[in-house]
Amino acid sequence: MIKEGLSKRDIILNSAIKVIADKGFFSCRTLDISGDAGVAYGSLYQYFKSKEDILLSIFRERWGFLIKKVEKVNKTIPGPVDKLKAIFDYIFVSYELNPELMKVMIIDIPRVRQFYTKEDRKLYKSFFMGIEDIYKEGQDKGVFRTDVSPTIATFVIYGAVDATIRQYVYNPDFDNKKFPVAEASKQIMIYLNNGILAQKDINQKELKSTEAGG
Amino acid sequence: MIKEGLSKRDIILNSAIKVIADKGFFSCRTLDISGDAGVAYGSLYQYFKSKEDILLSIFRERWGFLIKKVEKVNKTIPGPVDKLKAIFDYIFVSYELNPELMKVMIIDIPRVRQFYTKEDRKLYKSFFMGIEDIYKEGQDKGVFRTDVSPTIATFVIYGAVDATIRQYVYNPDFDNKKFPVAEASKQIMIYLNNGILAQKDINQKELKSTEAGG
Amino acid sequence: MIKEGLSKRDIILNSAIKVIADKGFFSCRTLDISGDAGVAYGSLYQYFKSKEDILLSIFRERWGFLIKKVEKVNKTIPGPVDKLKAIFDYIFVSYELNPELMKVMIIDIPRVRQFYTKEDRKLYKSFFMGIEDIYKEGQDKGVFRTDVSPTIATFVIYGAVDATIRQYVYNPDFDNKKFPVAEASKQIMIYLNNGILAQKDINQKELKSTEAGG
Amino acid sequence: MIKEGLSKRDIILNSAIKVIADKGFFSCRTLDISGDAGVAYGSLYQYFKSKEDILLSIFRERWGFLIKKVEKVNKTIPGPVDKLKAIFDYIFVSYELNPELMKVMIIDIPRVRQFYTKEDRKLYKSFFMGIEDIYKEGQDKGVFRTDVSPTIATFVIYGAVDATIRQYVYNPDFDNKKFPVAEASKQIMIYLNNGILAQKDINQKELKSTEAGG
DNA sequence: AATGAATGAGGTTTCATTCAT
DNA sequence: GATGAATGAAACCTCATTCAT
Repeated sequence: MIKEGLSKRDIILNSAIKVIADKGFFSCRTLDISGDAGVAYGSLYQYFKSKEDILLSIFRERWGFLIKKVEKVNKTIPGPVDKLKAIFDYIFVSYELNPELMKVMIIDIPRVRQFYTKEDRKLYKSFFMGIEDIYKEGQDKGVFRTDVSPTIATFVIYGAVDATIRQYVYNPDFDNKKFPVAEASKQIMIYLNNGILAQKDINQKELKSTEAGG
Repeated sequence: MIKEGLSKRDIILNSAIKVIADKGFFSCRTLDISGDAGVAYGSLYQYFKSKEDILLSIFRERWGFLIKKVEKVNKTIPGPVDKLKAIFDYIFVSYELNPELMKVMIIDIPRVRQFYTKEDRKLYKSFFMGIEDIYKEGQDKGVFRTDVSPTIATFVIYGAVDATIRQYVYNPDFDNKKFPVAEASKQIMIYLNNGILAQKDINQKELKSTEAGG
Repeated sequence: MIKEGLSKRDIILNSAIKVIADKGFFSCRTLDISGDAGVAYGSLYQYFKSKEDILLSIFRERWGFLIKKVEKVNKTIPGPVDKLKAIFDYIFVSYELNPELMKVMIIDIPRVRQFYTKEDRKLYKSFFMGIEDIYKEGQDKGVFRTDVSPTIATFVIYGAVDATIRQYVYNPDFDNKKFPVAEASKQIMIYLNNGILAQKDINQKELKSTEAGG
Repeated sequence: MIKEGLSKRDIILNSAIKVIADKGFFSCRTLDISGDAGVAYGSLYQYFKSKEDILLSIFRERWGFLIKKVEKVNKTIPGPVDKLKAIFDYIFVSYELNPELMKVMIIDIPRVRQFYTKEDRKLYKSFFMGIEDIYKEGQDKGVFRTDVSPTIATFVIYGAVDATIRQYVYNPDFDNKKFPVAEASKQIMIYLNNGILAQKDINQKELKSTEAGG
């Protein structure tokens, strides 16, 4: 599907996202990509070294947006709670805008061997480091709990988003009308912030009785 | 690697787990599996219809353990909090005992098209349903919060485990000495139970200022 | 399908005829044969050297009937015209009794490479030689035309039978209700006879005698 | 064996005819075909969907010649006797020019399962229908006998040609010096004609006029 | 730069045959 | 003799990549 105003390279990359999201990286053929892009097979190799290079290019060029978002959020938004919420919303909104890209990012890229180069790992990690930094900031400010390591916390946060988005992508039984993206995002945020336990009430009671007794 | 006391079918299945965990389903060859199992390629096809059938058999036969664990936990352990913890521990211990199986379960199986049959999905789902039931029980007993849907809660819980285990599996930068499985499991539990927010302190402050202002 | 009173060898051979007739020699598997016969795969190799040996055994043991029929006909039936008719009828009746055997004989056997051994060719040929001999006898007796070589005549005769039977076997459009075997046989005979007979002479004689008698 | 002036597709098809004629469809490998054609195996699959598709393409594209010949004969040649003779000669000459093609047509194509599609059967039949029409025309004109159905007559005619050509192709004992193609063709014609022709009447007329003139 | 026919390594799978039980 | 699990050669076909045009 050729679109005006995009470089041929980007046209190919967009088609690759579409096709890989649909069939998976290993099950899709370069022919499918060139076909969808409306270019000759050979053209793929004018812009990319190999099939894997296409996938990695998707990562390198699109993952950056996330990193930048995290950076921007870090600068412009004050509290760590709101920072996390902003990133969260960004991811979910990104999914709504381009579910295929998110699918490729979440499902396909981390499963390709060649992805695990130093360079790519560094880029990949820097997203997680961004979240970790926010968490640390929260700990320093006394807002986030200190008995959970920022590393683990990051994976819990990331895992929550990842697993949920994967339902939209893969789970035909998932009721995405009952859980529009915004609703899911909101509930996850509540959960992550407050935990599973119906604490507040409990805590308040506890606190009161404690104070009363103190 | 032939082991005494196992059926040839199980020998093949174990080798498949090992090889698929190592190279990934699409990148490994049937020859690799038969080679590791110490049998002729032909033998694979005496026990399995195809390469995909091997993968799906891994799922069908091993995912059942998880389901059974969840069922058993439901029966034998009283409170929902402890139930979740038991399942958690089981998954992490399972991972320690057989990280390759967990890797295949988490990474490879959900990527294969044929996996998405009614039958398989049902089996897959029943694990999540089990967790969901525990969460519902917790809500009914007033232990778990009611402003997060059990469905979403389940994905948050599952995602936390999944993402963390994936670090052990894939992330060469992940410091698994600093986070032995037991430690990771414990911290995740804390997080999921109590949330990210250093609530107690916050609550105390809030309460105090509230009380002070009241 | 095991039948009492038959040797295991014959059971296998009968199943082979059935299965080969159905799928063709190359497309059927030894497994199909042993399965139909109700014996273990291995048993095939107790009685036959190879898959091809089974096919050739069918030929060697069943083609003999035809040879014997030709021999018997030669001895017991007087005129060449009636001899040919007797063989003809025998072939068509044989087809009706055991179309699968005829199918294998006509279609499969002549197409297997190893069939072309001296031994087998000799056996194969002896049927045609039998027909050729009848034709020669007819020529000597002035009943069959002399401007067609017995060799060619034999192929015309054989070809007529072969092509017609093949319609029953293969041609789904062939109307075998309109042409029951007996009817087809009769018409072919008429056709062949009235070419086979040295009519002019006969006619001339007939005409003369008729005219003489008129 | 690459030949100039032919499309690669035709080069492959010609090699396929050669190789299949030599080894038989089931016993030849795609590698043999590509090897003979002097192209890479992969190229076979640029032009044909599968090995079977190659065989069927031979049929579809070459059987048409026969059909066209029959049609042309029907238009340009007046009497039914001469029409049959013309087709006859064409088949035998075709055999002389390209015995391998005839072999594949007669031996291999009717053995392949996929051949039996509506489309292919229709094409296959249309050759026989052409002969049948000629026979009917002969009957209407009082030249061919009416006590043999055109359907059966067609198979006798076809069988005669088929069985004879098969001798050239398969029978190492067949003396093709004693029976050059032209001679075989002539004799078969004589044989078939003198069955095909409603001779008695003709002969009687001829005889009468001859006698009258004598 | 663009094309797409050509390439051929390499994959999965089949199945005739063997052989230990 | 009977069995059927085990074997592995060999087949077909795919598809990422090249390269002449």
